[in-house]
Amino acid sequence: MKRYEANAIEAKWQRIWREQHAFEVANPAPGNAEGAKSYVLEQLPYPSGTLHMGHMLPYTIGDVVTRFRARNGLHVLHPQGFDSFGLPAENAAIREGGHPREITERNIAHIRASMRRVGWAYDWTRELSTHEPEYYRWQQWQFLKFHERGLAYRKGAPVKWCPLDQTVLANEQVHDGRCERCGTEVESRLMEQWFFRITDYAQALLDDLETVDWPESIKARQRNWIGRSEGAEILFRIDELDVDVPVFTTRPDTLYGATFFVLAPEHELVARIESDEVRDYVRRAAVKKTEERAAAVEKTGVITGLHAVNPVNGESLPVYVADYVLTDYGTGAIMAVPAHDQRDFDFASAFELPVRHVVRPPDVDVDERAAYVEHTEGEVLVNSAEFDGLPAPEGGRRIVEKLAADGRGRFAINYRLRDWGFSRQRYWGCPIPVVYCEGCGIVPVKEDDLPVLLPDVEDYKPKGRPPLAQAEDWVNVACPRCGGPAKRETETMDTFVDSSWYFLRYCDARNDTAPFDRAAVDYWNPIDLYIGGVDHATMHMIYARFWVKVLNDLGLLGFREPFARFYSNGWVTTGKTKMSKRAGNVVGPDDFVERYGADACRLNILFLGPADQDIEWTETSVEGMTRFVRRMWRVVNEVAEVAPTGAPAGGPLSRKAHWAIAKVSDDIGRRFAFNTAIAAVMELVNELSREPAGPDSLFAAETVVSLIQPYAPHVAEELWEHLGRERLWEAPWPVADPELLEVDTVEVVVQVNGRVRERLRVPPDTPDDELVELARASERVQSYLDGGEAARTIVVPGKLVSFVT
RNA sequence: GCCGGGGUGGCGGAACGGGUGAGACGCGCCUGCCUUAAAAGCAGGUGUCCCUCAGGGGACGUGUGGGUUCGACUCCCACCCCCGGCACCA
Repeated sequence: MKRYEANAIEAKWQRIWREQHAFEVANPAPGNAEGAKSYVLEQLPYPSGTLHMGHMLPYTIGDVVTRFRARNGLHVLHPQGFDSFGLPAENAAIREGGHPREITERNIAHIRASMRRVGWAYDWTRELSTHEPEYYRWQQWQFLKFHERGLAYRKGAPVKWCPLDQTVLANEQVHDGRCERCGTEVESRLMEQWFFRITDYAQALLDDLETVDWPESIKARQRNWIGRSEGAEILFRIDELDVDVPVFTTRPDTLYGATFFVLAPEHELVARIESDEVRDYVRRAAVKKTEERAAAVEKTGVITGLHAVNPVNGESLPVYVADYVLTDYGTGAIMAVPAHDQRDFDFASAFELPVRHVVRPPDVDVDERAAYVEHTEGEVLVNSAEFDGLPAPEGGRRIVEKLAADGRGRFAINYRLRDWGFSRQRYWGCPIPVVYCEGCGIVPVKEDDLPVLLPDVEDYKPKGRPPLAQAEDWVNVACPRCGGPAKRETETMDTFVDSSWYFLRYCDARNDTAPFDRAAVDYWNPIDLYIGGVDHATMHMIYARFWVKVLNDLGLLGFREPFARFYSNGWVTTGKTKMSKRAGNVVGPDDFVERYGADACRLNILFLGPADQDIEWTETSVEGMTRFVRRMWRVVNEVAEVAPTGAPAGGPLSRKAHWAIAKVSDDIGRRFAFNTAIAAVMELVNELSREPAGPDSLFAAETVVSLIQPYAPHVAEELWEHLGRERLWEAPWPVADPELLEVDTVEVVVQVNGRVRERLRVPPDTPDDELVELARASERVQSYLDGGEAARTIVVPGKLVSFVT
């Protein structure tokens, strides 16, 4: 028997697949988009130095599904590429010298080689990297379309600024007041920024979640993130400034309980207030870190001397400036109802402001000195003039209706989602194709002049202005509109823009006249199975959904959602921490593949546990997997030598094989239970090893090899050859024979009063009454029935007979 | 606080619309075979406790406490613990 040599076998088959273009797939000819397709995709990897085990999981899942679906006759698109712009390469260039491009391309070459070594079945002809001008040219083109529509705009806004990375961050990139990337505390700065108008799509992003097949947890995260709340917008008059100030509230029913009014320190009106105390307070609030502002126990604020008029009763409320009111949620101003809002109550306590209860629960005495913030069935309005006695929800509605009649209020919906700030003051990203002209203002670059190539610069270190500002020859251009002197935009795009459409480009990756051909994109999309981690649930996966909706509105493609089904893989952990380069706990596959072979590693990562839960990395388990692969190798080879050929006899081993076919097909095809499918094949191998020379052994061996192929494609291909067959990667997936799935005898359990007292071996189709008779005939059952009769008898055909006395 | 996920052997995990005896499969561990020895491999064992005429038999066991049911890891109620998301969001 030949020795099992993983490395040689794997190199051989990888070479063959490559020569045979085994996993390359063509787009359908125009008008001939027949045949079922499947688009399987894993989230675009960032090309850091090397792959690690955390990458093994999603890619191997994708690969198993790809190979399984291909053998089931589907036309499967499974591409791969690189999210190759971004800060890590730029920071490495600053740290170690060299150009971010060289660093990135070196990393890509390494990772691509690792990926090929693991044997993942990608169509490499469609590979893309987002830093290539062939790619970002079309991103710039799409930006121009967004800009034309007013969906990309520039505005001054307070932004999150990371002082270490010297760049603006998106809200999503700030966690607990710290930069998601480097952990530095984030500052607030007022800056001109580019934004995408994603808030226009807030409702659609929420509604269309109903149409996709994702885990509930991921949908819940997006719903949290979008944060829709229903309420009202109400205008308060401030006579001293001669303005009407809108506030958003979810509690219009408490309007009569408003006893003061608060503006956020950054509110535009605050600058108009002539008061040293106010100016001083605003200055101090501005330097507070986001974190300490949120963590502040004591409410702070300052009185302004202004008064806001409550539109419902004409009361004059004192106006405060306080930093517990956020500038970028709602309108940045609130009506304060201390009786029914804990925060307002805390502020009122600190400033000794009156508390007036206007909602009262039924049959309970409330402490009027405390806040009542709960909701109780049957609560009614009090102290609310003509609305007294109304149930609170109805009272709220009626109050808004009354205000609406006077033009002082309206029903309103507010979202937590903010517009997507996407400009970055860094070098290694996609240039934003606009120029600033002294005469014309912001002027988009002409389509024909794309791409705006990223120029080389001397120094990547940002020094208050973006690195691109150094490239003076590049910066200074003629205005595309008037020809006068103009300067290019020196900021670059957030890399989440790059990953918002890469899956579309794969469908037509070499197109040099458009981002993609609509027919190709419409054929392959939406993605049938998108695989990735939860950490992209709110950023990438919301942005990409937004992007697709816009492209749909622009008529560039024919669908509204990119990811029809999402499989969220767990994290690979060591101890309790997620394996990542940043955590410094990575174990690379290169090493393990070298030592144990790609097949054992692929099997191992999927056998460790359910792939949608976190998986603790252990080194011993991969040894167990090697043992299984060798055992399979030995058993199948033995069968190839000693088993008789010819049709299988339909004995127990055949039945077991058909059971395994059904189990594995269901586990991969429907349940995505990759670990139990492996267990089923192991069971079959165990049974086969007891009977290598039987009449059903050859069939069982073929089944083993065929079923394990999606997981361990190299050794499967080699063993397939030993069994005298060829080209397993394109062989039809086996189908279980329903007749052989039927067992010839089943064990039927007899219970007396819920306890198992006897077991019967009977044919599966034994009629109920016969079962009962057999059961009753048993001596053991008789002894438990104690001669008496059962009061009730329950029969589950093929399963059990239950007597209740 | 709101939302989502989860608690099963020494360990990772099975049991997928309530229907047998929970614990498949693997890791680890134990015993035996092979070997000068080791590794590898092979065969067997392995939830806990108790009884045993040695054939086996019994009780208890899926976070806790109740409930529904002939029957519950699975359904219902209450609670405890762990992980994650959102959060001065009006």
